Amino acid sequence: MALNLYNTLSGRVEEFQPLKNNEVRMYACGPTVYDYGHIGNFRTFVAIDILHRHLQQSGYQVRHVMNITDVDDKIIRNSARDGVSVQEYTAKYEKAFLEDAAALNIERPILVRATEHILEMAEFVAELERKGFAYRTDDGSYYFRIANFPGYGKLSKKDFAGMQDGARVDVDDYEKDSARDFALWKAPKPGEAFWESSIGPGRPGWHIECSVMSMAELGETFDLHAGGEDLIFPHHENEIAQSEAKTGKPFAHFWFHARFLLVEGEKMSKSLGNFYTLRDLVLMGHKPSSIRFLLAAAPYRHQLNFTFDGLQQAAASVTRLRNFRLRLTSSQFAEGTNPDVSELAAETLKRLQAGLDDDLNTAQAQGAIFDMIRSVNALIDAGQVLRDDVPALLATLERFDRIFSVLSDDDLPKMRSIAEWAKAEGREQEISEALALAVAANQLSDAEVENKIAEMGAARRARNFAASDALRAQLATAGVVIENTKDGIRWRRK
RNA sequence: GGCGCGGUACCCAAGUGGUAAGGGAGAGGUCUGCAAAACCUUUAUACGUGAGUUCGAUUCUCACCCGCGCCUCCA
Repeated sequence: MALNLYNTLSGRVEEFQPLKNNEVRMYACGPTVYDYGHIGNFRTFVAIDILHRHLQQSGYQVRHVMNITDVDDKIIRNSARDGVSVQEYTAKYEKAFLEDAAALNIERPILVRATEHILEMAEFVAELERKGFAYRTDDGSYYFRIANFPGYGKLSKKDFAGMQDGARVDVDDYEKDSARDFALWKAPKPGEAFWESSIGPGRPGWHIECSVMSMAELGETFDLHAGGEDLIFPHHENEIAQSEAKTGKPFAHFWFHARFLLVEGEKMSKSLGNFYTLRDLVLMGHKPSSIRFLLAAAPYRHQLNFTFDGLQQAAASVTRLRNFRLRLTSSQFAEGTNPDVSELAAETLKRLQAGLDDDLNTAQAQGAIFDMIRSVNALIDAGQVLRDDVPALLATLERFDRIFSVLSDDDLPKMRSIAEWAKAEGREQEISEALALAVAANQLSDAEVENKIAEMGAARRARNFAASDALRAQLATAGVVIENTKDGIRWRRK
């Protein structure tokens, strides 16, 4: 069964078919690196990551390109304010973004940077001018003439045909012929950073970078273009206009847009005080895996309401998944196989795939795996899961995790490195008690934990429960949870 | 105003023209030295409101109410 995916361009769910047999070429609009990434940004990037992973798991060769916007008005303004170069300014936030993305287990796409393609952008603009889609204004800026591109509005479903421009509107302090015309190239104002190019000094408009870099990496027509829903208009609409005006060919076939998230029921904004970067959340003591699960488990077209209660629930769900795997890998099973179990695993796999194929319905996929977990737990209790059944169950769990990526317990090193970053930035006072505790927990090595557990086992055999409980309490403060099972003592980090 | 999305239990969240997945939380129980984990039972006369189509609607249609997004550089 093939992937059915909502296409913003057609406004419908369509069967996804790559242009070139087994190869998927996709382009995602990445971050503008002028500040730390917030939880809303990462909702989008996690959604794109899930799309990427699902395509890979479905057998496609995925070429996934993402841009880093390292030049724009805000960057130029902020770097001037801080008295550093554009490069120096953006390098810091690009690094932070990549670290954050890695903390959320977002698979690294091929990265392209706007500043590395400036001359090609100028060439692109020149070509548009030759073809009559662009014009130069007196100050040396270039604009795209929307009136000459009949398809304008097809992505955002806006009808510009009947729209009359009123008086000339001068939004950007640049002159243009129509209020709707958008900047392709901006001439520098005094004191601003600029690049020399074949069309004169200046810097690229926002939209042009994506047209140039996507075509450079993926060709004039490619499969899929992704981003946050706010990019539908004007950004993606303008990309289509530029690109198709230049090539005369369709640009991207599928347009994928992730819905914005709400925070505590309201749009996230600094003024509402509900604005959180990923780092803010980790400083509060939340695990990257909880955050990823919360962001991943709600389907991408659903307006996810991000709450701290929800984050706690997500953490509990992840714990349940991890506990289940721990149970499979640490319990003793009798010899043999139970055909019912392999059938259950196969059925679950099918449901997983079907859910994801249905426009990336991650909630369905989640339901499938938890159904399996509950059934298998009951079967284990009844002694009906046998040794040779375990691999198929683990494989199913792994298959789920190749999309969700929350099973590996690698939260602590990530949290520790964010704690260290906070110290280096002089933000030590923002490290919550929860984070401090979690980071401290990592200070006991596995071997040390094992030693204490051995001591505990001895105490228990001697029925010295006071000593045993004391050890358990000691381990608990170090973030280690002890579970006594029929098959011996099992432990995990909290 | 234009375009679009959504309103499902305490919270999060699937889903179907024939009477509601899953997770969390709560309650009771089993197991355990005690815990933890796990399991079992339990928690929506009903899916925003009203009307229509239908043998039958939460699922289709219409209206209304509410929430949200985009409408020039915010993912």
